[in-house]
Amino acid sequence: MRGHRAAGGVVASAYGVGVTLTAPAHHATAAAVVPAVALEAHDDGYRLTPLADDGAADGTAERVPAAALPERVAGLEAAGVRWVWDTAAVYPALLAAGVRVERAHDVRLARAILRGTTVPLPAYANLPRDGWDEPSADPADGLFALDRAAADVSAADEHRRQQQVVAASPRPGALRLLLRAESAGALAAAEMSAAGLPWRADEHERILAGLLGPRVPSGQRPEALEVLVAHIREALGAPRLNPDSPVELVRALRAAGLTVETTRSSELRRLEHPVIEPLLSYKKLSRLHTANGWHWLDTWVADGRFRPDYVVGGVATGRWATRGGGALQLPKQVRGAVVADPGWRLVVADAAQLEPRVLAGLARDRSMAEAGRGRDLYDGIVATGAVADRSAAKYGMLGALYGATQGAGGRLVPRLAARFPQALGLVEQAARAGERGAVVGTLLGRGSGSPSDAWRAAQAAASDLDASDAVVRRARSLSREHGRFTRNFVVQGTAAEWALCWLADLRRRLWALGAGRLAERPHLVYFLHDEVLVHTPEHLVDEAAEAVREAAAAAGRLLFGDFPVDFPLDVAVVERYSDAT
DNA sequence: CCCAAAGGCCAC
DNA sequence: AAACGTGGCCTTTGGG
Repeated sequence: MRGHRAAGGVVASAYGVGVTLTAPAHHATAAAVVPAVALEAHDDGYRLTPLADDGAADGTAERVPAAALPERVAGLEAAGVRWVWDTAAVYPALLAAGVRVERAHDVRLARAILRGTTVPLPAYANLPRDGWDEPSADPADGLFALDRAAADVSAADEHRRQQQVVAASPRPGALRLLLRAESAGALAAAEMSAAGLPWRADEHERILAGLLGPRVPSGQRPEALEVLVAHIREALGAPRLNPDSPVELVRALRAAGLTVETTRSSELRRLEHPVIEPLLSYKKLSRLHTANGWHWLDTWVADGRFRPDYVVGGVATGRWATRGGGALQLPKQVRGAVVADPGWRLVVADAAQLEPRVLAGLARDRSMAEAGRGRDLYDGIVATGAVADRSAAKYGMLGALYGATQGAGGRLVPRLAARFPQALGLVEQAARAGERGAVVGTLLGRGSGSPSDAWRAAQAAASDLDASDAVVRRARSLSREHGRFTRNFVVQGTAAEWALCWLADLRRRLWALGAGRLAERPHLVYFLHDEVLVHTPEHLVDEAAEAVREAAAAAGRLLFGDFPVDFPLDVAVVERYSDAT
């Protein structure tokens, strides 16, 4: 096993792959000297608890009726306060009342991170489960989750405990940064839901009518799909075929003499037959109709806004998930409906080749960082002579990040490994750790979690001398599968940390650009892993675009210090989302 | 009637 | 192009 050398020292497996023993100095952030106030539901209203510097409640808790909360919070906020709370449970109501806050510590999200971190936290190891381990409040459930948490341990007490275990840990700087970024992300998520993504229902209707025909009642096939179904049935000689049924469809394809294993478009595309073209068109349009058609529009768009419900930290790697509306899978087909308000513009920015760049920083691979300096990273890899063209560089890198063994991607990985041993070695090491069942960590210490009991049982069964071939094969397959997960985890998870830092810095910069309420200033309206949309008054587009770039550079410095890895953005200022590349 | 798995496809 | 990571959500299908 090749050690991963970094500024701080050599990696130790107990700390997770890619994590240095001594925290790099640039993670040693100074604690903000801002008074903290814990806020949580209490009886019919809320309880506000001022916290001393050491996190202890100072004994002057205040009870505030729900109706009076926004005004009280706004008053304290004006004086400068860090809120200690469950953002998803409390902040939406404040935003609805027009109150935006600058800083928060999300006790529930912090609990989840500290539960799973690869940084040793002895004092947290045997903590019994309580309400803070429960998932975020579903908006439909009101304050139920918050009440549950409050019944166990107060936000003030849990916050104090979190501060103490972090301070006593070997990597307080990294963990503080991670918790700050996660908490700021929670603020940004609530703010984006409140502001909503500008969505023109009339434009969406126009797109649907152009592709599907006139609107039809739900449960009915639009005209364009009816026509395609007729062609498909005719071409297959199957007058009653339902093309939405994979079972019926594969049977009909075989009856027509086509050798198919599945009905996947990628498989069908390789075949020559009159049914293929109408069938592929049908699949594409049927997907649009069912996933983002009129029903979706009626359900998810109101008052010219689509309001996704983001689930911060909803993915094991630290990426966000969403609940309802499929907000992270908006097909390119309908992005023409995302249109800035009159007099406003959209700044669309995405981080170019984010994951390989993050890997370069994580592994402190100077060759890979150099390949991406001031240019497209994949072009830079081609320039080293490692591979023939950009496409090979891209699929080879993605193959390395995903654990490809077959196909073009898999074949290219060894060439990249020879050229960039540091970077490729790190993901390889993460994969080996995962195959053994070890926990790996991101740069800031988010942990990948232990494999399930079933996984361990399968490995144990395979180690038995009498184990059958099938049992051994199954265990190896599960082992490699988990290795692919941990391989990807270290990179995807650290990329998510970069994106959180970007978002956190950006929301503050945007706020400072304007005046008035959140929706009157340049503000975030959408976030998609490595991409943001900012809605901004036209006269501030240049400042907003600059803020997006400066925030990206700041995120790079925050995570990687002076290690020379670039995080360039593709930035477009447009009226319509579909006009950005 | 509800529910979960399977097949499929959308995003990164 | 393929099938190699993270997800959500749609329809079909088959079970209770």
